[in-house]
Amino acid sequence: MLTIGTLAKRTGTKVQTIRYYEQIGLMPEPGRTDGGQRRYGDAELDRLAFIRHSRQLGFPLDAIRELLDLSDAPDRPCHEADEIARRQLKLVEQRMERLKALHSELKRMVKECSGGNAAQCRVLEVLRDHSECLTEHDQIGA
Amino acid sequence: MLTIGTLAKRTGTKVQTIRYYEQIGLMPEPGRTDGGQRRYGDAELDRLAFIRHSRQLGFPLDAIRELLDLSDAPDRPCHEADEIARRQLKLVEQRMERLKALHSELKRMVKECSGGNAAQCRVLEVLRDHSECLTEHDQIGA
DNA sequence: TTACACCCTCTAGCTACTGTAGGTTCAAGT
DNA sequence: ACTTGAACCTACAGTAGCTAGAGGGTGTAA
Repeated sequence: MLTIGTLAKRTGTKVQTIRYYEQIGLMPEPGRTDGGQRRYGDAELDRLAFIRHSRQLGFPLDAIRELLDLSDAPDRPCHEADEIARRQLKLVEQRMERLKALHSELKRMVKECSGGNAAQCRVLEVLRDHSECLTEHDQIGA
Repeated sequence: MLTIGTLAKRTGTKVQTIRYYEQIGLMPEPGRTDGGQRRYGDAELDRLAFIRHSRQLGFPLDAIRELLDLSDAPDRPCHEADEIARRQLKLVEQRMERLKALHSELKRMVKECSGGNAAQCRVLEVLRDHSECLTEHDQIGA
């Protein structure tokens, strides 16, 4: 029987986060001691590890919920999981594209800064002047 | 004199977002008509464009605040702006590294899925088995 | 004057947690 | 049996950066 703290340590999760996952129904309500403290078994450890690994790969919690459902129903066809993973892959590729563009613009900004005062600063100038910019009016957050 | 909607259209910002920027002190309180509607001039347009461009480059609002302060004080030395930009560049580079790792793991997952049912699904298996994983216990969010 | 697009404030919601306050329980040592 | 102290509990607020909705007022052109 594992305490929540042990579970946290073993999976690299914060205790609060585990309670949060329980609250939103991603982790099941575990058994409790007479005093009301949570006690977990190995199934919960596995489930949490699955969640954390998925999060590390950038899957949103909703997607993880679907993946867990699939994982709990071994007879269902696999293509749903595949689709979710492909979607995530696409997202990652998009973000990489955006980051590449940002990277070159930032690099240019920094390279051209010669260290005078703000009036001549290339960094500020580039930020001011949108017309030199390669990136589009689209979503932010990289 | 520009309405908030015009400002929004010209900078690719939502009206709500402009009001939000005003609320947190990033945009100044503009003049108002007798009826209480906001009216802007060109200075505000420039300022908002600066903010949006900076956001597109991934700068957090706090950093943008500093950059705006610098931009308003042309005599201050430039290295602060340079430093902020370098910090941002570093962050972008870190994210790119992470994304690259995620990308290869996701690709592997997807490639190996042969389309059976959930019990044999490579995607789920990889998510379950942390030991095959290249990425570390570190921050998420890519 | 009458549409009607646009504007206003205020509040709540989003993701995925994280932190704090104030109190309780468990396990080990004496 | 008792005491200590780490770890646990609930509940609520806060983070970033917006976004959406309700319920109502304003500006302008026909």
